[in-house]
Amino acid sequence: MHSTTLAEIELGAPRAAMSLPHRAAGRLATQGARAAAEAPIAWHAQLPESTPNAARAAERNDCEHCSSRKFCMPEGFDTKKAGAQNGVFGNTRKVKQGEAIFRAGEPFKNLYVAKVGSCKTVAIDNDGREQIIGFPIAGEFIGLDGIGTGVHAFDAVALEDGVVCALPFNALTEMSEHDFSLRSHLHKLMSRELVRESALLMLMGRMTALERLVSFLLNISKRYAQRGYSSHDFNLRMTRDEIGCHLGLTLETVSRSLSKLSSLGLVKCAGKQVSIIDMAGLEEVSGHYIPH
Amino acid sequence: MHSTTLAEIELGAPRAAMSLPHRAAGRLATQGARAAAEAPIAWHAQLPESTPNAARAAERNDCEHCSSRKFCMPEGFDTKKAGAQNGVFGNTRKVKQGEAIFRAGEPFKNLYVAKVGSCKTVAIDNDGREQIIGFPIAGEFIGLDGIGTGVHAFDAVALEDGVVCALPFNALTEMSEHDFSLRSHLHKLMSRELVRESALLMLMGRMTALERLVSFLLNISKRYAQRGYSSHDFNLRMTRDEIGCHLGLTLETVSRSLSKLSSLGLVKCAGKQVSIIDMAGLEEVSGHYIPH
DNA sequence: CGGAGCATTGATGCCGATCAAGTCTCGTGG
DNA sequence: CCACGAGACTTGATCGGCATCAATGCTCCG
Repeated sequence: MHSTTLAEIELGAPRAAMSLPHRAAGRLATQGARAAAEAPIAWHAQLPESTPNAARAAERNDCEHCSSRKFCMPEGFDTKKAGAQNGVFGNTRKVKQGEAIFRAGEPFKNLYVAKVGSCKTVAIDNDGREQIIGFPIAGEFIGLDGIGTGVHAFDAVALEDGVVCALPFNALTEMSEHDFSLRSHLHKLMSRELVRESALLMLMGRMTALERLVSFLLNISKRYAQRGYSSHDFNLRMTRDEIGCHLGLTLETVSRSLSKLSSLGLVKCAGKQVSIIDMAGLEEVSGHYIPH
Repeated sequence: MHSTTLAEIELGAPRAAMSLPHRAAGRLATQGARAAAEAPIAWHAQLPESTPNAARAAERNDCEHCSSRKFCMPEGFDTKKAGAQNGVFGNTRKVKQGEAIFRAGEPFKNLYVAKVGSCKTVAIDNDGREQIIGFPIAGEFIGLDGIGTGVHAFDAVALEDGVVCALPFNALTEMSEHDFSLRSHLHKLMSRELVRESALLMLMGRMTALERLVSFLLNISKRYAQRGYSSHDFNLRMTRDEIGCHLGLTLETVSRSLSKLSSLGLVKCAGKQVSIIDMAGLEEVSGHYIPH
């Protein structure tokens, strides 16, 4: 038995016992994976193919009112016109907390853009060790890892109930043939992701635990600000364990570092709720995690 | 007697020692940067636009005989025809050891493909800390980091005298308009680079010093093998310091780890010359650094 | 109200950084 | 050709930051 994923939905049917490579996780992900495995909803009911037109229309979201619009496609891009005939745009899907959008090893079909909510992308090595590559939030792309090989290299798992928008990649490439801005947009997306990861490499290779955590918080803060949310008060959607798994630390160290930042008067922090008290002070601590 | 290097193989014969700019590398970072900062050559002076035709012809290399050909462009791509009018292909440039191909902050114009030799790509944070992102060798792309912002995010510095091929990116994008395979090729390149970096993240976040070094060696070995060189005997072109800077370790730890691998009988190692004795044994040690 | 997952905090130990000394290599100039 | 010196490398000794082990508290939800 395995969890239903969006990719399967996309394909129309869950493959029979797709040989799940051993995922003898360390501490982390087994939990999340399990939760997802037990996600109750039969997604197939919502497949475009199997959904009555009315319902489909309801699902299909109008790009013009999408809060991710300005992050998703190039400025001035007319999704209505461009996607009119082939239905490239507006294919939204709900995801529940813990559910996979796709899993490593699955064939790559779509890019996804987070519309509502957030998720984590997770690389898993042969020994079952996990590394969280990123925590995409609204407007950010998910699934670029699959383009190179045609198979996803990461898992993408929702951190909370949310909505993603599926963009069939082939259609997108095709569409980009006559649209310079779209071609360029795709290149830029990927390149920026490359630079983001390199900043993470810097963080992992050369920073202390405290610096890493501060960089992480500043990065979140900045991305929230870009989306019109408070840059000072926010809610971490991920656990300490997941933060650690992202930053190359243990959950205990993450917790201790947060406590330390509190005691330094730089942040206030109650569970997942974080308030930045002294932004400048934080920036002083960190070597700067160059963000999106 | 030393082992044949990639550069020599490519050129058919060891060149007479060209005056080597000294590459002072103390604790790597600033030193290397400074040395290179004073590198005399202005690369942009050698762009096709500003180069006399005769010199250009001499510089221009025939793609058909380029050993990087199969890595560089999609299979079956006709560079002669495609690039005939606009001179996109064959713009080779020599680089000396320690010289920068480009530097962070410079405007992004070209992608580069290493033809002969190898280099390092280096990210530098606000505090001057360095992180080596990769060691591209023949056939690998350099400069993808600049696409997103139009400005290079990394330094790229030659590890040895060599040759790179400059591909004007705008021309490439333009050319990709009517060439699906080229468009797809570019996407795949970047995506694969993304996955490569994520494997590095895994390495940095979750592996011990020994595992990191083994992963590194296996990665090199594999890439050499892909190029038809020995996967068992090779010459590291970078210093221990640079290896450490890539793997998030100190040079001492790199040295000790190498010694340990020697004493375990897995490799033999004299200075930069490395021989893998027990490939399977190495693979057992590592959590696998998923490579190119 | 109970339980499961999440978080905090403390005690201890180890890996790798840091400091230090000495060797080797190789390019340069006497 | 040899001597010199700077950079590269190795190896040892010590230290410290973070992982690990462990116990307890908190929070949310059924």
